[in-house]
Amino acid sequence: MTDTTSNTSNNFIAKIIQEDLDAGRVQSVQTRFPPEPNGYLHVGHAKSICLNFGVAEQFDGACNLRFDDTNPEKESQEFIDAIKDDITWLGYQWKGDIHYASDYFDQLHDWAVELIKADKAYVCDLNAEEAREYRGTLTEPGKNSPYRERTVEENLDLFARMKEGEFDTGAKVLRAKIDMASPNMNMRDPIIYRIRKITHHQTGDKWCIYPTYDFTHGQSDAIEGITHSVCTLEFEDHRPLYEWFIENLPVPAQPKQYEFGRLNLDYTVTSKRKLKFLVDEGVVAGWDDPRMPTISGMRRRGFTPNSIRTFCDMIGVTRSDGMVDVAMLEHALRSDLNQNAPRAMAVLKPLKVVIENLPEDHKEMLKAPFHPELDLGEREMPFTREIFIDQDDFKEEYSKKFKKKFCPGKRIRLRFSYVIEATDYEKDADGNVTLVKAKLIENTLGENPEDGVNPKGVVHWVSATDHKEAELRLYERLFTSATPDKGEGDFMDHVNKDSLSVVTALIEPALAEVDAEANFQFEREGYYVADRFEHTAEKPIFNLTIGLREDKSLSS
RNA sequence: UGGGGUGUCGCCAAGUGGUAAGGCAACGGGUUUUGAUCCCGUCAUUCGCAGGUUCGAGUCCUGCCACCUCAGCCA
Repeated sequence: MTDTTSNTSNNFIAKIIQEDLDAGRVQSVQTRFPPEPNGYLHVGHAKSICLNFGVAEQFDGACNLRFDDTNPEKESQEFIDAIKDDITWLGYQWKGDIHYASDYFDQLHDWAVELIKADKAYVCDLNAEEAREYRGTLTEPGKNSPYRERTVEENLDLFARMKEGEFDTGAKVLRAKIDMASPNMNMRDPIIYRIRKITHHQTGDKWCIYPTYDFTHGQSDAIEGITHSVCTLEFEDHRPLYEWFIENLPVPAQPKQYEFGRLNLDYTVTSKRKLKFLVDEGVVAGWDDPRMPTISGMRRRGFTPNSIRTFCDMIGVTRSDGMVDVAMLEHALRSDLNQNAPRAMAVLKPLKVVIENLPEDHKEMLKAPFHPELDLGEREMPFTREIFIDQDDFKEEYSKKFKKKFCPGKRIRLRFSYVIEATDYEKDADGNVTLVKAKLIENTLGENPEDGVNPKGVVHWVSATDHKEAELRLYERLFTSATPDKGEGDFMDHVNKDSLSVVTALIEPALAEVDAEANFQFEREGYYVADRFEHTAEKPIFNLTIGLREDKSLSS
């Protein structure tokens, strides 16, 4: 959570940039991250952010944040604010002010008029269905629109009237005049302006015609002096069109588009539509639910910016589309948390232990460091006659698999405390152990027993009379299938019904005082984070970020 | 029967004619007051397949196969 990644990636984009710099094709690097504000950013966007901002940093260039807001129907300010937060949290800073494609609507409109004047664009009256028929199919060429040969004057007049709001939504569109027989569907006279009588979150009611993505993106890149316009593979077919506009319009620069393979993570869906569905259906509590693969969800789950950036470094950037194992994300997370998160103790399934050779009112403050290697200071923990350990750490029967071996007559080390020996225990009617009686072995604070009978294990504990309670929200993966959106059936069929469980845990007093979003490792339990929004000292709430890696050769 | 892409270990990924990096996972072993961490070791005679060029090919050529992607007035 401290140091940022090295940022010396050598992926193919970085190589292209290096070559362009060496050959003098560009003087400095300018990239951009262009989200549409119609949803929250997810882990796939994180890959793009790390690439675009990372490569700019690497070559001493800059990266712009530009909202691709050409479709007011689905966009909103809420998403704009959330996206800004996410990028900042990840540790990146865009150059100067935020840009909006809508900043360029005037220029875009003028360029559309230029195109009409050059007889390279025309107003078409075909409705959506007719347009589809005229477009042809993947294997058959399209047919020219009957409106394709309108005169420049007529087109100019019609387009002006579209702009004035004279026609209904969908009644007319402006199309580029390219080639209805092109094997590339995007070149079959693509629509560049459509009528949408909707208030825009940035431009209000100034416009009732809006440019399409294709007519907006490349020109916006040119206006901003973007040198390397990096997008995902599905836009590859759009590159000829991107270039067509750059070549046929008097744009101020010649940006180039490059595509990389988007991130696919197993056990995860990364599609705004599906994520929105999970939110709308109430499967999760919101876009920032800790189970969501959104940046804000991951943040609330306890991911650190560094862990996400490290993950992006690990997976690389290529043009091949693959499925990344979530274990890689989990590794990056654990690795960062292991190095930086303070440790503390919490007992989830309490089992009382009475240390009978200690006086009733025994209370001793024991010091324990917050981290095994880092100097994060230390805290004091009250050690008393009655304590709680976890139910799983005591067994009636001695066995080879049970490595702790805290059983009747056996000893155990209480972490940062003394060694105790079980002398007796009690059970309830169902046969569950309800109490363990023990004796403390003298002089074992920081020392092994003088009689040479060393404990076989170490367990975490908390005072039975001096502790705090905390709500723990335990999360599991949201989907039971590695590929929830593949194969037959709906992705909703693979939702894990038990992805959230809430338990009350007993925590050491010092833990109640921590700030929201503080990451901790609860020793031998896992990594937890104080909930960003609901954690308070009065009612501590921690989210399970991820469990500790487990030795799978032992069962328990 | 169209166009555009991609195919190197279970997963990600280096490699750009000179004899297969690294990470994740997995599996052994060691250390340990967290069954964590850490450490050490094992893990592709082979690069989608088949031919060809070459002293030599994952890298060049030819053919084939598989998978992804494109027919929104979404981005």
